[in-house]
Amino acid sequence: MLIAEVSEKFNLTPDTLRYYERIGLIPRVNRNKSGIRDYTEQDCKWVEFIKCMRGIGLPVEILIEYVELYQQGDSTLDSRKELLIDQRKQLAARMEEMQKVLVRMDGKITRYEQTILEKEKGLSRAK
Amino acid sequence: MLIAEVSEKFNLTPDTLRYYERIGLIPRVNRNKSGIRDYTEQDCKWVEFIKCMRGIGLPVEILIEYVELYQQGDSTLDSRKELLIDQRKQLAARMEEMQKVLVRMDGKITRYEQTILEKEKGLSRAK
DNA sequence: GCTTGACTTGGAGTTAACTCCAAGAGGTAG
DNA sequence: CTACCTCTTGGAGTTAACTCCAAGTCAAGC
Repeated sequence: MLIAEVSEKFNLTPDTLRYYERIGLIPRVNRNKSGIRDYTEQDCKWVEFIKCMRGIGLPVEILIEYVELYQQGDSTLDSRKELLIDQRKQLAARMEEMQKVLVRMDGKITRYEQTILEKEKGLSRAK
Repeated sequence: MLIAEVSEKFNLTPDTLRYYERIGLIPRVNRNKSGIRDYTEQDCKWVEFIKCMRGIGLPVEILIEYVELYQQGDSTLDSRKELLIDQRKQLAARMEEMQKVLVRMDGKITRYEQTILEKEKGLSRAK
């Protein structure tokens, strides 16, 4: 699969795909005889995984670490598991924070609605 | 309240507090006769609100807009409500996305645990 | 009256994560 | 064979959100 297709498929620019590879956010992609990237099924899975994790704000630095561990093989299974557990925990914490803010916003919105209603009432009475 | 105390209270550096004020992320804080910031209770509430909203990643740009609307008075009640509703919606969407990733991570972690267990079994049998 | 320390301002520097660009090469259409 | 298109690389530029800095002011202590 050529870079343009992968770009299309995952809605990431070719520049971003090359950048991800450059910094080790995805393993190196093989080139054909004329030096052009040819993404395997595996490569695409990595791209999808990384896009998904970046999408929720997981930092590039952590993901690079994960890819590095992966490339070192089975000896890093434990570290990779720990890394995931740690990130899962942080994710859950962020979600809790967001949940609180969501509730707070709901309260604020309700209060705005009331204030606006009262304004209108005041106006119609004054008519 | 002096900037140092506000900084302490909300765990934001004085530089960040000044920056927030400069860009209009919080309304202008009054200065005493010698030009030094003196935060009122109201100012502190703004700081807390902004810190909370920034904490979950609400962009500075949007918050500036909110503050601007606020400063224009009651005529912007509707716009402020709409802004909040819009941000609330986006927040909920982000949380859904995160929820999916959380589940995905859990699956990955479980699979790592299984793989590791199997490795161990294999080893002990080989002993 | 001079030093010290916390504050002021405007402006420059930093970091993360892209995003763009210039120079060059390979394959294909005319 | 030449033009054109898409790819390559290394490196420079951009954006958001701070974070740091230099030069100056002012009140308090000695």
